[in-house]
Amino acid sequence: MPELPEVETTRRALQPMVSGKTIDRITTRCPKLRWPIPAMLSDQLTRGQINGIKRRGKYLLFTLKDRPDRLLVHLGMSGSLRVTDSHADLRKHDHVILSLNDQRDIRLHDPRRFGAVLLDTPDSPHPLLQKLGAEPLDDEFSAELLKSHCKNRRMAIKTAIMNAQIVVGVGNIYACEALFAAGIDPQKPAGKLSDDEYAQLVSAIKRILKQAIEQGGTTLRDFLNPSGNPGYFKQTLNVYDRADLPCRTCGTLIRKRVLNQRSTYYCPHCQS
DNA sequence: CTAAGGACCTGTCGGC
DNA sequence: TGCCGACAGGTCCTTA
Repeated sequence: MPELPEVETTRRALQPMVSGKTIDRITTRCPKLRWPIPAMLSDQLTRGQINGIKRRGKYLLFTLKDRPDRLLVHLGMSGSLRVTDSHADLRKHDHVILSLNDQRDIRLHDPRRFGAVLLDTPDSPHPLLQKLGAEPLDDEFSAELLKSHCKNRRMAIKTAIMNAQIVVGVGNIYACEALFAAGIDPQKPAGKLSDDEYAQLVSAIKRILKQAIEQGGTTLRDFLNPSGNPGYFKQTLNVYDRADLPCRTCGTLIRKRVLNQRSTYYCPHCQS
């Protein structure tokens, strides 16, 4: 479900509701999501006061006051976080519950269980965070950086921008949209873009992610932020999920093809 | 080293 | 109505 804009939307909605609250209890209702949920989790974090929520790529990092331990949450493909009254009925697939001291819960709902709940401590910094590439909205993510990673690579450019070791947070929707905005064929070998194309692509990624965040992310089927509201970026999508519909720029029918087992949408005329 | 494919899961939708 | 296959917003790991 969530790419960077949806994760950031979640973070922004959640943070003011939970900052300063104390975690009374953590209940794990299923033993593993993508990975086993650490047994230490509850012992390590209970009684901790939430300081804030940071984001790195698509990971949410809950930080605590006066403690270095951090709770990592990844929403995978179908995960979402919601704040509810602690007496509210549990839904199917509410897998992890953080009970706060204000009679409210943060509940992780994740039908497909591709998400993750992990611990990051000074003693054992989580390896998944160590290998991540540039934050797309930071200045560090530049045309030069993208070009250097793509040098001599024959993989499709779409695959490159979805590679979290190069740049984090760009998933299938925004990869398609950014390539359309930059006028680049998703299948073009990553190493064969011109300098101008790297620049166009990098600025398109930044622009589109920012715009999507402003609109609360993309609700395709079921994404809701922690307050239960959908995102409005769907109406801004130019190619994603628009197979056989006319390109908004030139009227050519949008095509869909599978690239690396992911549906890829593009305009054969605008992205030559 | 790079690139491609499988794996992990459940839910939903379209076609027959 | 029911069954079956295809597909879904992610990404690590194995294999070639």
